[in-house]
Amino acid sequence: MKLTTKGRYAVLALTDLAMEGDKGYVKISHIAVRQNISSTYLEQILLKLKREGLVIGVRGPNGGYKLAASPEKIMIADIVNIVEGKMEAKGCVSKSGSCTGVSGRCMTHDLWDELSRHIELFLGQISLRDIIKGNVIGRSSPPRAFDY
Amino acid sequence: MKLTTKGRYAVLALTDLAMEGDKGYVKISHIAVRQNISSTYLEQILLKLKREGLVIGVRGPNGGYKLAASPEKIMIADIVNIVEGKMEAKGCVSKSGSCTGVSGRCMTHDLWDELSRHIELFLGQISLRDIIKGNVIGRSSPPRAFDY
DNA sequence: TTGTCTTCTATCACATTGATAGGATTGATG
DNA sequence: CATCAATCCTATCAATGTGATAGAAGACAA
Repeated sequence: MKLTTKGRYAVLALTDLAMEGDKGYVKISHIAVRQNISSTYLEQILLKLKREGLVIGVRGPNGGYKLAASPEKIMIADIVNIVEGKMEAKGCVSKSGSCTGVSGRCMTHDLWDELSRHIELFLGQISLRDIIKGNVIGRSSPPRAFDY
Repeated sequence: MKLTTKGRYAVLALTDLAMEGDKGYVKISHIAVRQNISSTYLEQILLKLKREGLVIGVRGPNGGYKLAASPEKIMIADIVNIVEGKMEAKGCVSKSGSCTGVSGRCMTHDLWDELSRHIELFLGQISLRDIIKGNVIGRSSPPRAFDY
């Protein structure tokens, strides 16, 4: 699960849209100013999100972007997965599709696999609505204990 | 919490050392061949881990690396934090130390903060011994539910 | 139609990090 | 001491993330 500024900007922008609600279409420039991020970079990001159907964009005067669904239906994992590209969950998978270790799957395969799942479980249960309502603090959780 | 190939290679190499046990010092070249990763790149990584005291390295013939502690005492979070640099947990913190949003802390601050904690709780509870024993599968867990 | 506003699209430039190369240093061995 | 094997260290190249530039194309209004 990759996580760069691109993913963070995407979530930030969509959170901004969610807060604007139904006030019509929101301009890129306004989001960029409010969130203090590069408007040209944000353009590329929103374009990707539009192609995947997460937002709707219209051109011309009074144009801009708005969410394609209600904030509680858009999960953070959806956003991140789109802009960061397909999550190469394993981490140890080469382009051939198999682990790089000589013995087929590398020793840490399961670790990165579980970590990826751990992250996705987290981001997959938090919606844009949760963010604007502040329902996030304290929700992180430890892994299950291994029963020996 | 950043996570790149550097962190994965570090964990992979130390897992390899853990499996070798007390058979003396292990050469970089041997690890590189077994794990199928670049030996020169691995050099830089092990050097960092040595400076932080996680491994011991000796030069010359019969030289190599070995763990500085027993595998159950070395947690994955320790390894990753060292090679990936200090984890800039928030993600929204600029170099000035405050969020980039005009209103002080950006709207998604808590999200990245909790995610960072979620990841660190996971990697902080899994040791090198867990990896070589296979005690990893099924340990990922969802976030706590928010009680409305 | 004309003009302006805004998203769309493609390409280019810069910064950061991943990865490589080659020499310098150390230690064991004959 | 000479030689070799390995880590150590630094400089450089390559890949990718980040952001800028320059327009093209559509939408609305006068």
